[in-house]
Amino acid sequence: MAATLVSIGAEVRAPHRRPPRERRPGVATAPPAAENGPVSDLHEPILRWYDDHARELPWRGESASAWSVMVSEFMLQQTPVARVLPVHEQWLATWPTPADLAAEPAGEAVRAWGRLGYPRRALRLHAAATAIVAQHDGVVPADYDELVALPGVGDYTAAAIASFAYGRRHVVLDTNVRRVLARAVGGVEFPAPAVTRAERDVATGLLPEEDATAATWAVAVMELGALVCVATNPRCEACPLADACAWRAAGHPAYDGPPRKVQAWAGTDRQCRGRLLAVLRESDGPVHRSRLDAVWADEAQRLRSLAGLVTDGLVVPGDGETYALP
DNA sequence: AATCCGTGGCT
DNA sequence: TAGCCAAGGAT
Repeated sequence: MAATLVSIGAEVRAPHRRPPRERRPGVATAPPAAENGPVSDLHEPILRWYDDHARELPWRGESASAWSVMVSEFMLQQTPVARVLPVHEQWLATWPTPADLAAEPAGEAVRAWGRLGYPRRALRLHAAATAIVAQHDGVVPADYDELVALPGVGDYTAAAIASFAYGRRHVVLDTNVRRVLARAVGGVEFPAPAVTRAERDVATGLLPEEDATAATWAVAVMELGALVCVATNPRCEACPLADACAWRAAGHPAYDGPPRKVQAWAGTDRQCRGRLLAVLRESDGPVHRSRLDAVWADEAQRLRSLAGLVTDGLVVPGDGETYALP
């Protein structure tokens, strides 16, 4: 992947993204709180823990480009790290820059997406790459407002790219961070179904003042949520916040909020769409509709799902008898 | 604000 | 086993 760096020379490296092996003695990433933002019982333990336990992920390395970070953020939307790793590696090898991807038909992005799920993320990533070429000289923007204007980039992803790729100071509020703060600060097992004002205020209040420290704080809290303060069976015995956690102090009270929705799967349009798209993904060119008929028996649902895929731009109808990726 | 959108591993 | 869950976004 080193060869991919040539084209991203203009991008700024985030100072916190250094190899863990270069760890210095002490807590290099935790400056004195009094000089660097909010004083809390959480900062030093989390920053120290991250310094010792952060995973070495491809999009975190010193040599990772902002594009690599951006691709990872798209792929990680609702998809576990373990399944993203191989696809991300292949993706960056094939399309080292936004311009490389933008030069391809969108269907190639959908094909390369494979079985990561939610294939419209691939479509949006392709559209975002196209916009970056057209509007930002092919360079992933560092500015939140420019990022959030890109297809498929919402509040979380914009903040994550600005923070992780460029070391900027942003509240990065994902499901992991929300869970950590709900427990450590709020004293409850799970956050509300949607982000609340109070929740964002807490996260804002905890954000270190200095850019680089804020960026490290953001990724560190997220990592803690991903590895220790997990949704089920949290590893409290290994948590650096054990002594400061409000939820633990309260005796781990059970969740008593509104029921958390679980998506149905078997027999849904989403399953049908997945079957249909898999046929197209695994075929080189257009496929006859009989090939699609074969993978879903319920005709009404099959036609409805296919029409939805066409509406979404994931499938392009041919002469009336065939369908293909865009 | 509630719903829709894929997939697969884990308990 | 059948939920439960995973670095959300768009409408």
